[in-house]
Amino acid sequence: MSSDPRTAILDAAGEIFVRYGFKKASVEDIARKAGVGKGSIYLHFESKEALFEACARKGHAEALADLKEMVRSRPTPTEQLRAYIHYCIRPQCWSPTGQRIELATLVEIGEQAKQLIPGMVVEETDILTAVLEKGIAAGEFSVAEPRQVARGLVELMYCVGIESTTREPEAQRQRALEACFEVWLQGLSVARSPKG
Amino acid sequence: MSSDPRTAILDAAGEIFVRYGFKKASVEDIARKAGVGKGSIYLHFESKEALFEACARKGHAEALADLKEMVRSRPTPTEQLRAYIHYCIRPQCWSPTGQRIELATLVEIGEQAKQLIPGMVVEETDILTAVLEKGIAAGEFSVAEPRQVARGLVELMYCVGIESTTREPEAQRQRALEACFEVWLQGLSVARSPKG
Amino acid sequence: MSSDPRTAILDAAGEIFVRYGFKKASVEDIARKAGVGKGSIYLHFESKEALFEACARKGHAEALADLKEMVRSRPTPTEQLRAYIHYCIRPQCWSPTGQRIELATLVEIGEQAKQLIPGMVVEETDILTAVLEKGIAAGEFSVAEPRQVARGLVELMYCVGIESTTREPEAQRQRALEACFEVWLQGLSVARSPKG
Amino acid sequence: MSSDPRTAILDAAGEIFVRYGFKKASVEDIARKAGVGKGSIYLHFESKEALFEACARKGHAEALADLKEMVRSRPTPTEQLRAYIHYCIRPQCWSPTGQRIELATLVEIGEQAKQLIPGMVVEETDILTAVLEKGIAAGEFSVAEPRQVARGLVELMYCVGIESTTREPEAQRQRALEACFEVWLQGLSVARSPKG
DNA sequence: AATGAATGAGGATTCATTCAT
DNA sequence: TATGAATGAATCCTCATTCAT
Repeated sequence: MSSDPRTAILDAAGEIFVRYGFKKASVEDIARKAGVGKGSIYLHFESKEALFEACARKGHAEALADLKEMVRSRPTPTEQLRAYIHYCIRPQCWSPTGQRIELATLVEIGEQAKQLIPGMVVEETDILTAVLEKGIAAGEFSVAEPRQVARGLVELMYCVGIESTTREPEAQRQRALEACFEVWLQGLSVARSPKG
Repeated sequence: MSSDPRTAILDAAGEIFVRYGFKKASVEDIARKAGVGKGSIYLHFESKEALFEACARKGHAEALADLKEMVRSRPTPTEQLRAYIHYCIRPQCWSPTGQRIELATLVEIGEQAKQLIPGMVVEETDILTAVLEKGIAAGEFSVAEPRQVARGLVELMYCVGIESTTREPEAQRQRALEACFEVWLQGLSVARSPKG
Repeated sequence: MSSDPRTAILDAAGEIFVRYGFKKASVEDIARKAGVGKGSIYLHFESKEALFEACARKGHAEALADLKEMVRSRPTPTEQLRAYIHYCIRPQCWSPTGQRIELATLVEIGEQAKQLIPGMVVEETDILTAVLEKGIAAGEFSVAEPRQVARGLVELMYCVGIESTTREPEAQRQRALEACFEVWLQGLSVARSPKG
Repeated sequence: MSSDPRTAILDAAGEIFVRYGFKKASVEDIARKAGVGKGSIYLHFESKEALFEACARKGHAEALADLKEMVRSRPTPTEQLRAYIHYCIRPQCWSPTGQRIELATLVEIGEQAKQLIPGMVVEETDILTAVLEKGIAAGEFSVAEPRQVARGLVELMYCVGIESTTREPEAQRQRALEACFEVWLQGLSVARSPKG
């Protein structure tokens, strides 16, 4: 796909890891999908685990950049959060590009790669906390503990990402999650006229 | 623990699968923890995958029974939902009893066991939909698509369960999720006087 | 060959290691020769290196027992030494039984197994030193530093053992070594008319 | 070291082969030590085995030249033999220059390179036989089969060389071998009262 | 029913060799 | 001539599954 073998390997590994998880993903499969020889992978990555870690870092970096862009381009805090949620929920996010595998298969890998998670969570939490606080300042939200809530949302999005790798993308499921998070967005709003 | 070998194996398998995931969990470890010979496992279960499936079914059945009990014993729909959420979030739920492994490690296993999920989701969704509808009928909730929202919540709880197996139980994380879901519960409430 | 698999593996490993050296010897070859499955080897030995070490210990133990028996059964110190030398030189010693592989392929293996050598050398040196000292006491030998000489002989025999594994057993070579060591035995003899 | 790449490769290969043995020595290590690209080795040598063979030939040629020089420069046959023995025993002989790797790692390599040994043995044997015969003619030695004895000594020296590569140079060991060979030199001496 | 020794397919990793530049 | 990225065969080891006892 890419003429740069390192990138080709990284892309292929993202897909395979997301689809099969760490243990079941075989280096041979990754090599085949990347269109390189099995040994070539070891020219670019120390080990299978190092390759996974690189995938995770890359996925996280991309997700973070996207998040920043979304915050920048949406008019209101509510829209910013909705964009983030939909971004994380939508199935395309996970499969083909391999974005956000970060956690997807951490289920199985060693302690080393798990160390990455807390840092990733903090980075996204910081951004979302700022969004919430801006919404509070603007009188749009009423939230007692914005940092806690932001972190909770990040954790949920990570969870969703994990499970999304385990199942076929399914329209029903996505719609259900969207409906559920609309309720959550409602819960943020400060003033609400009686629904009626 | 149990003198019934089948139960002992099932219990042991639950713990090991939850801790290590499907591929990394070895039949030998399960046998050792169950206090039986490795070969004995195959007297009771067709294969490792069948054993996993049995664990998943058992975990689901237990979770479902607990859910029904919670609905029965809590006074209001809001309390019923909060109980369900806290039940799913609290770390004890996952580790020692092995409950709710259902999805925990489905990340890696074959198509066969994945087939279980939709049915499980439907069962929990049915119950929660009833709770929501009761809340709507009582004028406590205002939700446009209760079934969608219920299903979304179930999906989220499954996701949370998965990730809970991948990380150390951490008080911070749990509190963040609780705060996040309080917002969600707020979002359900129908009548809201203008705040202030 | 043997119905005890551990012994069969040990015997097979001895032959293969002696013939091919540590690295070139493959676990699969050893398994095939032993008539067991590849995996069975790991039931009895931690790793390839551990298997090698076990071979080395076994070979050394057998060689030591034989040495003691030779010392016991030969009438004079000279005969005892000659028996030891011939024993070490004769080609049968090395190939089929796998005796004395101890050092044969230590050429290539890790530090761990090399640690075994000094102890082995000391054990044989002790015995041969006693033989030399008995010869001196009996007025049969005249040797200034019996322990040094004994150790030197042991070292030589180890060397011979190594090379013996690298070449076809060859009658010529054996005879040459015998002739050479007859000179050495001569050199031990005490009575020598004043040189001129 | 040398600006001639072929020589640089040969020198580097000598050191690496001696230190690690044939299989464990990697072409990449040799290339790095020689300061050339990995592929360049194949411009000068057909294969790893051919490179090893060239090393062996070179080592043997150097050892043979040294032997001739020693014979030329020492006054008596006894001194000539002692010089040869000490030359072969001394640890410097083996490590840095890579001399006499000839056999050092033949343990592991294929039949092709093993074919070199007999010729090498014959060449050294010829020289040492001449030394012994000169000693006999001079009334200094009494040896029944000088050629056999000479060959035996050569074989021993090869063996010593092999094992020297496997162990740390150790003063104790060297002294023991020296003491042992002094006994052997004694055994060559002509005048000896009749045994008995 | 219960065992655990035995199996062998499968997977990560290494490295001699090739070849496009 | 020189390079080093790329290859894939070869190897050690793991582990689900079988089967003789």
